[in-house]
Amino acid sequence: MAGNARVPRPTAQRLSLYLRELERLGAIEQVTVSSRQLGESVGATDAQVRKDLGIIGHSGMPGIGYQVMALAEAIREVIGVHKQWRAALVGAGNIGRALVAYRSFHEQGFEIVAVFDASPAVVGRTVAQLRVRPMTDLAATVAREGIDIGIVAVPAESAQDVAEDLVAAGVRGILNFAPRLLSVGKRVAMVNVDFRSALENLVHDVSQREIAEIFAAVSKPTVRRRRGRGAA
Amino acid sequence: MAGNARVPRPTAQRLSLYLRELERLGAIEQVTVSSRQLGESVGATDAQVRKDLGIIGHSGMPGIGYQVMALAEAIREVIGVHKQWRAALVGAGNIGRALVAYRSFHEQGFEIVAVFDASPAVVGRTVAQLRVRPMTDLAATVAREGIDIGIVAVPAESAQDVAEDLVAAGVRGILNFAPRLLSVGKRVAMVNVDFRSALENLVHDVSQREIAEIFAAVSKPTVRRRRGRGAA
DNA sequence: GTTTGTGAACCGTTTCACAGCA
DNA sequence: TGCTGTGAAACGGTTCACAAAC
Repeated sequence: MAGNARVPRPTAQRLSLYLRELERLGAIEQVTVSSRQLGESVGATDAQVRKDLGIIGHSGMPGIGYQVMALAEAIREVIGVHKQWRAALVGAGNIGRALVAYRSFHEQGFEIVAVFDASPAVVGRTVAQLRVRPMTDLAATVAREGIDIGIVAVPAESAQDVAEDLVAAGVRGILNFAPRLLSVGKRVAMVNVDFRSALENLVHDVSQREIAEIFAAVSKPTVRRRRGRGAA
Repeated sequence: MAGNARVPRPTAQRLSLYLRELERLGAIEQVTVSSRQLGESVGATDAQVRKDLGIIGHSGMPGIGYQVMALAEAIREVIGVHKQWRAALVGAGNIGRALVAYRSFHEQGFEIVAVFDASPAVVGRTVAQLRVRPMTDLAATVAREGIDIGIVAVPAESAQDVAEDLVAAGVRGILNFAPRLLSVGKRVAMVNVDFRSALENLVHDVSQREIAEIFAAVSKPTVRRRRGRGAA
C-alpha cells in the first residue's frame, strides 16, 4: 500500500541491493535486521538505509529493527517486481545467449519469452528452448505475448533501429547492452549496461589509486594506518 | 601531460562516453566538435561537457569547439586506456564465455589473457583459443603474465573467495559480475556489473512512469505538450 | 542498552548566465 | 555570430546528531 512516493534514483538502486540481502537473510530464517546490518551488506551507512526505507514509507521498530519478510515484500512492491515481467531479447549473439541461459531471472520476476535476430543464419535455431525468430515477427509477438520490456543485445550500429522497432511494437522499457545512447520517447524507460564503460571506469580507478599511492609514499613515507574496514 | 587532477566519478563516467563518440567522429573524419554536439550524443548538456573537459584540463577554441583527435587522446590518458590492460577471467560459464568472445575489448586497450574455472569438468577445455586453467594456477599466472585486473564471473556464493584469491595474486582492480558486494582491501578498485539490479532499476522506472501517466491523465485530461527532445 | 525516524547541516555536482575570444 | 571558460547560484543527496520508542 505504501509505494507511490517519488523515489530518487540512488535510492531505487540501493533498494535492489537491500532486496537481495533480505532474500538471503530470509533463506537463513533471520527474522529482523537492523539498518546497520542491512547497510553493511551493501556498502551503505545505517542512516542511509533508514532514509531510504523512510522514503518508501516503511517503518521499523526502535530497538529491534525491520521485519525481514515484510520489508522484502514492501521493496518488491515499490520496485515493481511483485508482478512477473515478460521480456523480448533482440540479438542472439554471445551476450544474448548468456542472458537467456541466466536461469535465475525467472525466479526473480523476469522471463525472456522470445528471442529475435536479424541474421537469417541464426533465425530458426534454438537458444535455451526458444526458437530464434526473424525481426519481422517482432510487433506481432510483442502484442500476442504481452511483452513489457525489450533487451537490446546487438552491435552498436543496429541498436538504434532495434530500439525503435521495440518501441513501435509497444514495449515500455529497454535494457540496452549496446555501447550507444539510444534515443526513444520519454514514455519508454531505458537502462544501459555497458561493459566497455565499466572496464574504463575500473582502470580509471586503478590509475587514480596508483597516483594516490605514489603521492602518499612521497609525502608521508611512514607506515600508513587507516581506521576500520580491512578485508580478510 | 594534463591528467593528474582529481576527477569526480560522474565526470569519469561521462569521459568514457565522450571517448566513444569522439572515436566515432574520428572515424567519420570530423575534425572538431562543439560541447553541444558532444553533449547531445551522450545525454549531457553543453555546460556539463565544458565543465568536464575543464576538469581534465583540456581546452577548446571559442567559436570552433574541440579538436576531435586531440581530445580523444587526452581522455584516453586520463582514463588510463593509453596503456594496454591485461585481465584474468575467473568463471567460464555463460557470461564468462560471452566476455572472452567480445572481440572489441582487444582494440580498446583490454585483453583477457587467461581463463580460470573451479570446475574440473571445465578445466582444460578451450574458450576462444584460451585453455581454461585450474584455480591453483591463478597466483603464478597473474605474476607471470603481468595481469592487472580480474574479472569475476562466478556464482554469488563463490565470488568472495575468488575475489580474495585475485587480490592475493596481486591484481589491482576487479570487475565483478556476481550479484554480491565483494569486500577487498581499499588498495584494490572494484566495479560491479549486475544484470538483476539493472533489470530491477528498469522495471522500477517503468512502474514510476506508469503511475506518472495515470496521474497526468487524471489531473490534466488534455493532450500533453512538452518542449523539445522528441525521439523518432 | 539498542535502534528507529528525522530535521538540519553539509557536500559535491549540475545548471545558469555571461564575459571573453575567434 | 558561435562557442568556450568559469564564477555564482541552485539542486539533490548524504551525513550528522539527537529525541523518541522499545
